[in-house]
Amino acid sequence: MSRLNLTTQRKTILDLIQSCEDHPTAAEIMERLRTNGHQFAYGTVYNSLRYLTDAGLIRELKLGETACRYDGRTEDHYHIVCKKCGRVDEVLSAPPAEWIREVAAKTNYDVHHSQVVFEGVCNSCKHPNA
Amino acid sequence: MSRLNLTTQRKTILDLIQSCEDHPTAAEIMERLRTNGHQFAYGTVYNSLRYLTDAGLIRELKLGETACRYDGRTEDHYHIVCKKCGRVDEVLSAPPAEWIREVAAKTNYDVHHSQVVFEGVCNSCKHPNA
DNA sequence: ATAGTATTTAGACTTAGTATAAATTTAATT
DNA sequence: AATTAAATTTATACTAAGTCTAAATACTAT
Repeated sequence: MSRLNLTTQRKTILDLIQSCEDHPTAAEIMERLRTNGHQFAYGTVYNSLRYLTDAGLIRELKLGETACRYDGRTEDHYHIVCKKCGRVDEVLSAPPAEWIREVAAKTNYDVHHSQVVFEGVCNSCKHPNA
Repeated sequence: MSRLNLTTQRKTILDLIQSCEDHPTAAEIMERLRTNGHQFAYGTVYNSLRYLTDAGLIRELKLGETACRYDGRTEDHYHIVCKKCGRVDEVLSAPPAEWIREVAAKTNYDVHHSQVVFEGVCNSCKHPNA
């Protein structure tokens, strides 16, 4: 991974993801590209998503669904998924460092990173009548 | 999900998973069944895994790999994956309740559950020469 | 014994993603 | 500006993991 090589396709895909309010899957990204008048090969989209992820320009989210989702926010954060409607929101509070230290001590691992996915019911689904 | 219906196949699969020290995938479970002289249909294994998971007798782990893994430990716990060798260990410390409360407050969700997967380097991989 | 429900089986199918080889684009060198 | 080399895109075949379906089998309750 030397210097950045943003081809037209990669740039277009990066722009699209950065402009998203949500966290689209690869399939959704392809659909939106088509809507915007772009038609890239299947493999190019996957290739670009990998490239952009490796370059640290986007994040790949594994939320326990069958497909990965992509996120234009690159700062460290987590996610919460609504069981009812499937909506995904950002969680900006990090797990307490004290807890991470405890886990490292107990498991004898060097802990580099943690993926956290909360599950629950979102505000709209809590008040379905409103 | 009324009362428990443990067929021969389901019981065999449950026993196998409970006897595992590790966290096998569906494919690994099929392989081990075959080794033990059982030959169940492909779909039966998946069906049973779902049934046992829904019944709360085993846990389905989504560790960010392409395949789910299964765990005979049903008490609440988390996992840590070694980046180098892929080994998966149990993490028995729960995330601090205070943090969960904070997340619920900030996101406006009712938080029911959290999946946490730590990534790091295990003890053996830290000392490769030993 | 018989009808009705649930489960297993075998195999087709789906989804998400990877691999490959040819064509194209880009960059570097002369 | 022409030529070579490297990287990328394209089209398409393929793989992995799991779901779906219809027929066969097993279990349950009269």
